[in-house]
Amino acid sequence: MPPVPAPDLSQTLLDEAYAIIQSDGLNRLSIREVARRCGVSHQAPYRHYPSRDHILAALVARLYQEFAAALSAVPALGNPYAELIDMGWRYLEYAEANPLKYRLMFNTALPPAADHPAMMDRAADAFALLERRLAAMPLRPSMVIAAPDVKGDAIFIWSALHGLASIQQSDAVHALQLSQADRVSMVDRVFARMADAIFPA
Amino acid sequence: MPPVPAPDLSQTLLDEAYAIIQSDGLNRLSIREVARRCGVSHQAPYRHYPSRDHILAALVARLYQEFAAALSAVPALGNPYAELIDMGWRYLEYAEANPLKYRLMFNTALPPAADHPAMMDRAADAFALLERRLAAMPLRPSMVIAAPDVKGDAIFIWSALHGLASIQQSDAVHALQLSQADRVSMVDRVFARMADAIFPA
DNA sequence: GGATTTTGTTGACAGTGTCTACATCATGAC
DNA sequence: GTCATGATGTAGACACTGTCAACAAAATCC
Repeated sequence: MPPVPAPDLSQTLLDEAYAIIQSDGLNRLSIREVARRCGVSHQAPYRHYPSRDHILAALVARLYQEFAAALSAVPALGNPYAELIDMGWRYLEYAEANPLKYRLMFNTALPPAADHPAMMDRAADAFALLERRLAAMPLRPSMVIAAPDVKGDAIFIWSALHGLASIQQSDAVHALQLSQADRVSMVDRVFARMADAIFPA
Repeated sequence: MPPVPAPDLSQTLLDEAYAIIQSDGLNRLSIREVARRCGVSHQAPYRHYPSRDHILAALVARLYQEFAAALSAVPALGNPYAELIDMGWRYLEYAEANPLKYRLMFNTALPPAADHPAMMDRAADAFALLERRLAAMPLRPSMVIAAPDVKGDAIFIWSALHGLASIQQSDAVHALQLSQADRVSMVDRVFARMADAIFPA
């Protein structure tokens, strides 16, 4: 019999932590409950993470990696514009299909970032994807004359996508009683503005 | 001597709750600490709020009111366009001047909105301000022919502002090492897109 | 006045994060 | 082989938390 790979408690802890958040909410997340679901003592998690916040930070870092993977799974369409728009759709689709994960990354009370540099590194990786894709874009003439501002464009796009995703998820959407058609046209509108900003009319 | 107005413990609790979040962070917020700082027993808060989450929800509702007041303090410039831009600046200025409050409203793990309708009502009030201001706008010709979509425009603007404010505050800005000049031009860029979307070129 | 509601207090309970001390167990030097 | 060493898991303790129940005082209403 081949040796069974080690159960790798450090990853199982993150799996169970996410399961708890999913079923009982973030404020019910506790080290002891995670340990209980993993079938270990209440102190075992401390061998892998120095505090409760570090478990959460590690989970969020893993979510950023998954998110980045979803964004970068763009087929090579041969058309930079189409590829950018495709990435935008993936962004919004991911946020809509995984509202809890999206909120955990962007909309939740994260532990202080300064204390968890690895978490922010994974976040920066996700942003770098967008920036790289933009850098590969053909520039419109006015931008060649003026200084091209890839970073500024990336922030504009990220800002629009993030704002849109956040609002789509927020309960404000229910309060505003937007129909499904409203929500779709909302996306179209923002995408059109995005395109106008980057490409000549 | 005029009668001293009642200390109004219910409001003092919120004051102290905010002070705790400010000094020690959100996860250090506890009913008992709030009570301690107010000089009352650990059960007194329960006479005013049925749970810890209700205190937080009441605090957030009060923040929304303050935010709406900051937004609506726009002088009558007689120029709807200028007034809208002014409101946008106030939005970003508020978010930059009060990052903690902004995060508490939009970027934090709020108690489930369904359990705290009053909190969401105050949020909807703030959004309605923007919507009303847009409704007062002169429409551009193409919009008169097509159906005007005030709500869609409001969401676009809100989305762009919120995305921008979130990113400005997020630690990602530090990770990206944006200069102050970058941040200012970032705002200009988004405002220009906003204006393009609402007004004819 | 007296009854009743509001507001606050004290005590208790289970659950939590995290510290310290101890047990197990693989690994590698000798 | 033996044995020290580090990694991993366990058990117990402490102060702290949210919240329930029972009680006291004070404001309010008839």
